[in-house]
Amino acid sequence: MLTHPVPNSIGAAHTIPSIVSVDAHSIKVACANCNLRELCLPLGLSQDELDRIDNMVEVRRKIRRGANLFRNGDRFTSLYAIRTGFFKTCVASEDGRDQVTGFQMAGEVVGLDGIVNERHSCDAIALEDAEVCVLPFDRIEEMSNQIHALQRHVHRIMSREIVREHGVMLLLGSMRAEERLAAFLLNLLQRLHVRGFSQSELVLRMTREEIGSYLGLKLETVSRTFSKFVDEKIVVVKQRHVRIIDSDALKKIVSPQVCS
Amino acid sequence: MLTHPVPNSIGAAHTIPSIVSVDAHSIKVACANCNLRELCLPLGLSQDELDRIDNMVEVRRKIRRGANLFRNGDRFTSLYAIRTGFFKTCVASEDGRDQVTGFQMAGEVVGLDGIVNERHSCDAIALEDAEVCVLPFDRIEEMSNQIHALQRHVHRIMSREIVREHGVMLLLGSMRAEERLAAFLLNLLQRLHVRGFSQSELVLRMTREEIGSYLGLKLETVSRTFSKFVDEKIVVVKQRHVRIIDSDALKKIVSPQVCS
DNA sequence: CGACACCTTGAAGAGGTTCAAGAAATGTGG
DNA sequence: CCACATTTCTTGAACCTCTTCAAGGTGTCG
Repeated sequence: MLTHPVPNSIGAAHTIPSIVSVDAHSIKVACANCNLRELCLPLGLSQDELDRIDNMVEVRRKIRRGANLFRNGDRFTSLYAIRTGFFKTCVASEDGRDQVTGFQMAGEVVGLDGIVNERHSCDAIALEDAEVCVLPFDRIEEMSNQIHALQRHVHRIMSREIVREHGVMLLLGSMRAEERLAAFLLNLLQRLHVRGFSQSELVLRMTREEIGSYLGLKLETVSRTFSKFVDEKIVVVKQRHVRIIDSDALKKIVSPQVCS
Repeated sequence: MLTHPVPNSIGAAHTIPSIVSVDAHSIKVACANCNLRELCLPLGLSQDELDRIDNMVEVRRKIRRGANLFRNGDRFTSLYAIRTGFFKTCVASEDGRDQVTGFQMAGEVVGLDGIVNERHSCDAIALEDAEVCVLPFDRIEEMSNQIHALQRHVHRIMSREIVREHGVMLLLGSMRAEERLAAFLLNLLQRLHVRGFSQSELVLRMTREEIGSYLGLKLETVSRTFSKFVDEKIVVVKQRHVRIIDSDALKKIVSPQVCS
């Protein structure tokens, strides 16, 4: 949704959208200045609309690695736009098994699960020290009545999440281990690339067990599949550091050519 | 969202919410009269609001068994509230495998996947002759600016879909075949029960293969698992007719007691 | 440096898939 | 209304992928 400037990062001054480094403390806390704005907010907002949207952010909140942003059962009040850091969300079955339902990074929104029953139905846990913008949902609803682009934006974010989950269902319902892991890596790479990171290298923020939970596999299977990719010279893995050697091979694993 | 009265069904006259049988042709086509209103619309709307919401329905549309309500790639314009009939939605991977992402029945809404990219990203196919109310999405957005309860309602519907999909991910990611099928049956029963059907008997509208796709299993496994439940005297199955004998056993399969 | 969490690898085993055949239901056309 | 084709469902047997159990290695943090 929206966020605030990151210290020591590239921000744009108010009405001058040039790329200028500025000291953190000199920046007005405002979405208009946030370097994640393109991810959080719709394009083409007027200055007036931007100013009003700043009021949507109640506070920023820091979450330490391992801590919960919210828990299953917590009263729902707000959505959270991730400013920095990395989260996982997970649901638990009654008998204690749990399932990672997603990994979220800067510029993404968590908390949509809470709207329907006014209570969260999953846990959101920081996988590294993180900071989020707290967006009270009733303010979002209020503002989106005034700013049509924002209303549309909120709807698109929710729809995007639904479509993402369709993709996960396809993965869990019909792919084999190698395909799942390849799809997972490509998805992470693509999202990191949008954020300016390398297309061929990444650092996993989660354990093998968390990857396994997300992909419907056991941690041993994840580990073995990584090893298999290494044997096949598709990637180089050193703990959580992954370097992609043959990105086409990964793509081919996910969707085998029709002509093959 | 909203629907129109079903011929030969129980409807309520305009401002008199008593239960009265009326001829289909004599009923004003209006959400206020629809017997699915409690499923489609928020509670506590004023008469004025109800009248305005009627304008949200563009037309009704009939879909024959086996036909598509929409297809992957179709331009998105509207959401669809199911009046009668039964649908499946499915996504396809690039190499042709496809995955059923859900089964939808009267009072439920399909089409949410299309909002994000203005194109549908899945197929919606009628599993029996069906009728839907067509709800142009820009009208929904417009109306929800005027009627707060409607805005909230739309948000809740989208959030509910996200939470439902979390449940499916848990099922696909961590349950065994018996657990999946038991959870599936209980879910269908519960939804049918809300609609006034029996809690102990149902007619499956989909094939074993479609159930399998939804549950991440092959059709043979679905069939075998049904047979297993029959052997264990949990259900009686005769083709698509299923009668539940021991509902507690099903519940126990889904979430084994902690104290066992 | 030692404790702890995380990762890798091997071997055995289970659950689900694949392949195949036949039975039951459904639909079609004469 | 019946015969035939088609689709759907069931069941068996062999196979395969992933899991489970176990042990040891690697990295990290107080």
